[in-house]
Amino acid sequence: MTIGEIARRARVSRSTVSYALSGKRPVSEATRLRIQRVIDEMGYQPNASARALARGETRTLGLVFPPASTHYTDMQLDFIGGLVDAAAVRDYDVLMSPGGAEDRTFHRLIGERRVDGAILMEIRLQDARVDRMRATGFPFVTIGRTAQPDGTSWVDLDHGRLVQHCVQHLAQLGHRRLALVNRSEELIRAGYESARRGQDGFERALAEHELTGRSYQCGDDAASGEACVERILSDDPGVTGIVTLNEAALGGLYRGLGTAGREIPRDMSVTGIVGSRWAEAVTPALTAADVPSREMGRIAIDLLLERIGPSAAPLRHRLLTPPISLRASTGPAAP
Amino acid sequence: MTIGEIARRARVSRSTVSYALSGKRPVSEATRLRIQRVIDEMGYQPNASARALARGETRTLGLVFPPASTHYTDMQLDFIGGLVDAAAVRDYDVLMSPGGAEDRTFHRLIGERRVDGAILMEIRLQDARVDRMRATGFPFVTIGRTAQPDGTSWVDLDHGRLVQHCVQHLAQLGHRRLALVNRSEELIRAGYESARRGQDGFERALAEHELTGRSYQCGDDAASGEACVERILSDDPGVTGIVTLNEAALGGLYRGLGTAGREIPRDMSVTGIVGSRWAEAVTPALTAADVPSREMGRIAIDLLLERIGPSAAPLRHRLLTPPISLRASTGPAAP
DNA sequence: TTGAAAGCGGTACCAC
DNA sequence: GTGGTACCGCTTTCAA
Repeated sequence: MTIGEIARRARVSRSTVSYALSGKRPVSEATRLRIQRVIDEMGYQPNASARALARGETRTLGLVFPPASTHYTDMQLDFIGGLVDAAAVRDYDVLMSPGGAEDRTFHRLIGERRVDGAILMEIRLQDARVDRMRATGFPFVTIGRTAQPDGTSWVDLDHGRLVQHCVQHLAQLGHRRLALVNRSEELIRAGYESARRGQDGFERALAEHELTGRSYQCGDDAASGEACVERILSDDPGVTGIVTLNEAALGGLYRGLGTAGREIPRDMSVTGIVGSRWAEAVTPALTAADVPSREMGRIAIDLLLERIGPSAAPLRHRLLTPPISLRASTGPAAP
Repeated sequence: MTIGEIARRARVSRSTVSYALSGKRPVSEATRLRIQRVIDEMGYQPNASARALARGETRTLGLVFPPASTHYTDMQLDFIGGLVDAAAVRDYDVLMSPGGAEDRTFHRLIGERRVDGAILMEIRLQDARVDRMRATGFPFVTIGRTAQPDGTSWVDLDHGRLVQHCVQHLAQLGHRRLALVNRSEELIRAGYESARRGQDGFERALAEHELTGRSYQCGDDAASGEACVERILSDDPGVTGIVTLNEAALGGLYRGLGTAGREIPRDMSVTGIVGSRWAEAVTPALTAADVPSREMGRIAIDLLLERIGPSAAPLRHRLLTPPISLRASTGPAAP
């Protein structure tokens, strides 16, 4: 079923059908109705590829994220959900593209103009994908910000400040010896921004509150979390407060503490930056800064559409600092 | 940068450039090299929309899933990850489309021919989307199967059998009074197939082993899990075994049991069908049939590409029955 | 108010 | 081995 077919049956030209559909030119009520009848009868819908070619826009947005070496985290996945839903509301589809800057699929997305704009996840402080995108002038938004965040649109959590808040919370409860459970060594070495900025925030906060503490790298799974607790306690059995950036290791962290005979929050306070689903799944429920993943997805879409549209983009970025939700995993330090 | 531009610079016709790229017609080594040089210089990549229009295929697959009323479960999201990765390996992109049969985005995907084929998630026993797809003759694969599974391609977990295995496992440990923690009331009422077939399997298994038991509907979150435990124990304090289909409520289930003073597995054995990430996150780790979400994604892609390609599709469906991974949450019933 | 026709950027058939 | 050209299906300018 093509527009030509519709035109023939409605005894008008193809252009008239097109205009009847788009409304970009007045069409007499009589012919409009006649055309609409035929369209409904035939169940016609314009071909997206043809339209994209003619209009020069695809009404599709790209989501670029690194291939999952192991698993995606809940945060990432909720974020994707929020993003896709938000795009759908605005009549955009989302094309998923695993792959880094050198990747085939990345080339496909941008180079072949499969999408009108892109969202980049899992940003590193130095990020080749961002550099490439800037060079091409292609509209894009990042989740997370590079070391030079000006000149790009982004939405990000203020991991530095959030970790500081967590430390502050523990400090106010009287804890003096802390540990930070960060993401995996590879991610940190790769310059993964949330891990790096979280770590910086931890160190700053320790200095500020005159506390002692140490950072640990930890894989994104329960077993790593368990192992991490062992390291923490063997390095310094006097630790009474843990801040975690590692959602997927949380269950293991709890188990490790249980195995070591440390009860939460009596013997050990735990807090961190974690999606609410995980925070509420563990017992005792985790006092944490809840990651507003879905909202971040929505914001990313808004920022991107701003840059795609004809209007100048007034707001370029959003730095979020969600409050700490008090649950049950932190308590006063033993005197 | 268009193919015409490349042709001009390489002093050949557009068709020659096209053939040099596709290899569908021999091109002399000399001109091939000349063309390639220009292409590399200019960084040319063919426009996807134009190519899709000319070839009549988009090299894009659609993923249709209901909009997240609340959250996606881990299973769903891991599944998406596996699917996207598998598609990328085969040089396909994946277009995400939240929305049911009546939805705008569903129309867009199929009607506008944005994709060459589609994968439908969250299948119901009677599913309007499946009916529509079959009517259009559009290639598609479902995750989960309808009440009449013949004539469609699908990949599914054998929830009925898996629940039976879980019950059997508990029966062998001497448990006589069981409870099934299913998904939410809405989902079950909507005819959500895994929930329905799981429930059927539970009832069959109870009869087979001459056990008593009861099914519970439970929302996809920790709080619902906690509430569900209360209901179970107030209905029958003698229950010593729980089978759960509800991944997202698992943490709450554990907490509820803890609150009720039931220790796992001493006072209560728990098992079910759950992704390994969740199974390993809880303490004690859950003995469960691990949902192979990522692999299911891969299989779905394979099945779909089979149906899209020119070759006849030999295999139409895959019913998976992963083994129960023994962990730490089940034990013998008290004598 | 409507129609004809020239694009959009490729592909592939028909010639030579 | 290569060039010319008619498509693919839709949008939009130009003309009537």
